[in-house]
Amino acid sequence: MVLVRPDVPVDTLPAGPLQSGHRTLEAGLRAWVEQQTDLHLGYVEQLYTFGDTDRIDMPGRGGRSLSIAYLALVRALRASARSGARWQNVYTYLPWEDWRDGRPAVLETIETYLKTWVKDSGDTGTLREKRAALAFGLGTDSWSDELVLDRYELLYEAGFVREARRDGESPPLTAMVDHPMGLDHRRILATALGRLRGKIKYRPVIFELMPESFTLLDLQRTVEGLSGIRLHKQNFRRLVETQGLVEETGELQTETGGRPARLVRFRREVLLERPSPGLRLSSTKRPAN
Amino acid sequence: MVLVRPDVPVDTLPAGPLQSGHRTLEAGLRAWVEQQTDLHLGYVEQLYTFGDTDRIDMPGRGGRSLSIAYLALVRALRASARSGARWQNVYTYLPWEDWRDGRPAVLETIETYLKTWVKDSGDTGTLREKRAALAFGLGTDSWSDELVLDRYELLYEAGFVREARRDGESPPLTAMVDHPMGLDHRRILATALGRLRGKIKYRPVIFELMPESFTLLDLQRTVEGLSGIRLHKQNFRRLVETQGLVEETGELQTETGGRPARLVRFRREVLLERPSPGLRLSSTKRPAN
DNA sequence: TCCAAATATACTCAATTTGAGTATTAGGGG
DNA sequence: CCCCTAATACTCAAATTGAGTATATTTGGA
Repeated sequence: MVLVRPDVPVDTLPAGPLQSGHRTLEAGLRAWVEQQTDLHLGYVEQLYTFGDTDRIDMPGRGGRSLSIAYLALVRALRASARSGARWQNVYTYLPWEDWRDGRPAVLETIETYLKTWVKDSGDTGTLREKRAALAFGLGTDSWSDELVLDRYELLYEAGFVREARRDGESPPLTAMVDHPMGLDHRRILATALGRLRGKIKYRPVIFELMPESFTLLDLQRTVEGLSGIRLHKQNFRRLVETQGLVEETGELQTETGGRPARLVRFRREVLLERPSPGLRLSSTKRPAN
Repeated sequence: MVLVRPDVPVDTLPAGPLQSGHRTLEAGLRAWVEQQTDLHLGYVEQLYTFGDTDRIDMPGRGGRSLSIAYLALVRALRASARSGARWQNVYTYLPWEDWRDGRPAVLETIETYLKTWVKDSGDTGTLREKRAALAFGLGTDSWSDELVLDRYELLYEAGFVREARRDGESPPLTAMVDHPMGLDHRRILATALGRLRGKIKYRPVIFELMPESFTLLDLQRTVEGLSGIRLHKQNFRRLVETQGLVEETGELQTETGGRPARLVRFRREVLLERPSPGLRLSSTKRPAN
């Protein structure tokens, strides 16, 4: 889930100008987010700095603005009331990234759209075709969860996403299925999702999103939510155990709908034991269980 | 190799203030580097943005400066004459990172130094000990090539590297073995090296450093130089072949000192074929061949 | 001329890791 | 007590990896 401010006409990420009172960039970030969302941030990671002079939020003015994007992970308790900010499913903005219930329907539209885009380009057609095939796994039955930014950029270039349209251009084919964000925030969101999908494979950041104790299935569902794919349950457990990422609390969770599950917690010591502890996942399209 | 300007009293990386004439950050970077080193940059990648108000290059002044660090890869032809910039071995500044000829000697000094640092800390001793053990592989015989930044930060925290010393503090134990850089440039160098060591494993960036055609051993030596470790020759070749990273030119290189070697070139198509082509290396301490 | 040294390249093989199952266990609700 | 559901335990073949041995081509002397 991503926390957005429902601005007009589209949602935006929390943001604000760096002020002299902020001793570090991170302090500035935390202050703004806290003010705009009533939320205290734990884990925070710098993503990327944008500074083009033609950046879309700088119409006319002579100066230059630098935007430094951050990724933060929080255990979302409840939507933060006062501020008006609210939690939104990330896949609202990037619907083609969620394969948990099979191939997302929007990919039909995208594939059709991209075919036209490939045709429209004469001799660079083969290049476009291959890029699209790689990013979206067309022709093959493979899907790379980490190529989030590549896919977004391809769709931007192809004019599929709405923010890629200039005023006056014909209305996009996709008005009904596409859900943009303000400024370049959807691009930032894509960057963040891609980074995170990569990172959970070698750092235990996933536990920033888990409560103190949880079941292995809870953990698996969270990972699946981030990666946008389904995992093989037995192998996922084997992975978590061999990596030493969790330890038993001794308690059981009985509201499982079946046999009660052991409750476990994150083993923090793992950070001091191995150089890159994480969930080296390997997807499955549709596991039988 | 890293390109430095031999400033007084220590070397610094090429750098310069962003100007209004620079349309993008990258354009500004390229302009400054070109001016300061007579070098045209190809591959460029943003590393990190620093913005603490107490950053060491801002003594006194009220304003804030943001520094955006980049990593660029170039095929170094010759040292760029006019500008005074020159190429330096990266391991001049980070000598503990080079294991190509076995465990670097400086690690003896470091290990001794860290032991004192661990002892000096009372009840947080165990934590320090484990951190040091993990970062430097103490006690085990394993070494993680990617932990470059962790190691630098640990040495900084422990006061081993000279830039960590405040004026007036007792002269460092390490004056004879340590080779600092200006400002926080050694930290940036550590960030870059760590990032690069990680990246060659899943992106074919190594070829930015290779000439048009080269032998497999040339390629292996370059990878070893970056990773700071030796690789098993036969397995390295198998990896390169199975990943489809190169293709034959049909030519032979005869000045090998032995049997002539095939000359190969980078297969650019690989970028359009597989999602993350790279050299998933697995080190060896000291291969028998 | 022929051999030793040096490097390239080909092949082998056991140990591990991975992908994909089947089998069994333990609650909750009729 | 039976059935549904999910948890947990085990199995097994395929693929990957780590570490060799074996063979091929050069060059430079003895």
